[in-house]
Amino acid sequence: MDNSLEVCKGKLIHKDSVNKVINSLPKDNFLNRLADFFKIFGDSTRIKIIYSLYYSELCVCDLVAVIGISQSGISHQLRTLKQMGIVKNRRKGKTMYYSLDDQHIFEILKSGFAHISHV
Amino acid sequence: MDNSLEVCKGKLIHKDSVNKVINSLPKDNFLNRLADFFKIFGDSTRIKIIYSLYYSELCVCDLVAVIGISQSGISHQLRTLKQMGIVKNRRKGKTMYYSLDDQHIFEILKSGFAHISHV
DNA sequence: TTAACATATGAATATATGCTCATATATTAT
DNA sequence: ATAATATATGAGCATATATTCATATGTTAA
Repeated sequence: MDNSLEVCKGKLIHKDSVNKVINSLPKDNFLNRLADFFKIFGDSTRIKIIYSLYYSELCVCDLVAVIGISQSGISHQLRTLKQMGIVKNRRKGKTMYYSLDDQHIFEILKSGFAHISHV
Repeated sequence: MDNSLEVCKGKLIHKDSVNKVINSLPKDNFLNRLADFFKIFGDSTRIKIIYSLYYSELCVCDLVAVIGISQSGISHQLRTLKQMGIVKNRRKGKTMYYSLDDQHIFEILKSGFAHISHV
């Protein structure tokens, strides 16, 4: 019986390193949440929304004007952003105002910002 | 002639805020690159690769063992990571070793890490 | 040179995602 | 109550993405 890791035919895997890494990797559940978190920033429309709300609280209609996709499209994105805890909203009459629920989010955006800028 | 922003029917948009935001938004080209940058972290396989390589240089075969998708799948992801400047590689005989080309990348991962952890 | 192995790549596929259209809901004004 | 406005939501569509399969390329050993 051969219990070595049979990934590649030669089995000349770097077993120690591999096992160490396997043991240090966070659980899949966590990594999936991490991926989902970063997916938020992986779309320019959402980046624009976050960017905009960083400057001021805005209503849906404002965001439509700023970003230039349909009201429905904005609404859909705002819903996902709200579900992810990125934005919050308050209603005033017919108008729904959105703002950042977590200012720290913007720091993460900026770190990517910085990375893109000087590379 | 009416040159107000006709997004919503009532035109009762917050024109000042909207214009200010429009003027401060970075160019689309830049925001798209920013989105593409964050897309890297928006997939758990790529996160696993980055995470693994943070601990040690590994060959493709090792990563297959760690992550558990096909060799081809790993290779494809490594190619995109290389194109994005995240990893570099060196060949030793038949084996191709990959490592992080930019350690700072891991800091960004960790910031997301932290955000997920205490929210 | 031939065989074996490690990795890379093109094609195909299944799923995810972002957007729009049509329509529903919520709120206010008449 | 009815109309008008602002936003939300479900369905559908087109595109993007992650993965696998089959195969090509590069390298070493026999």
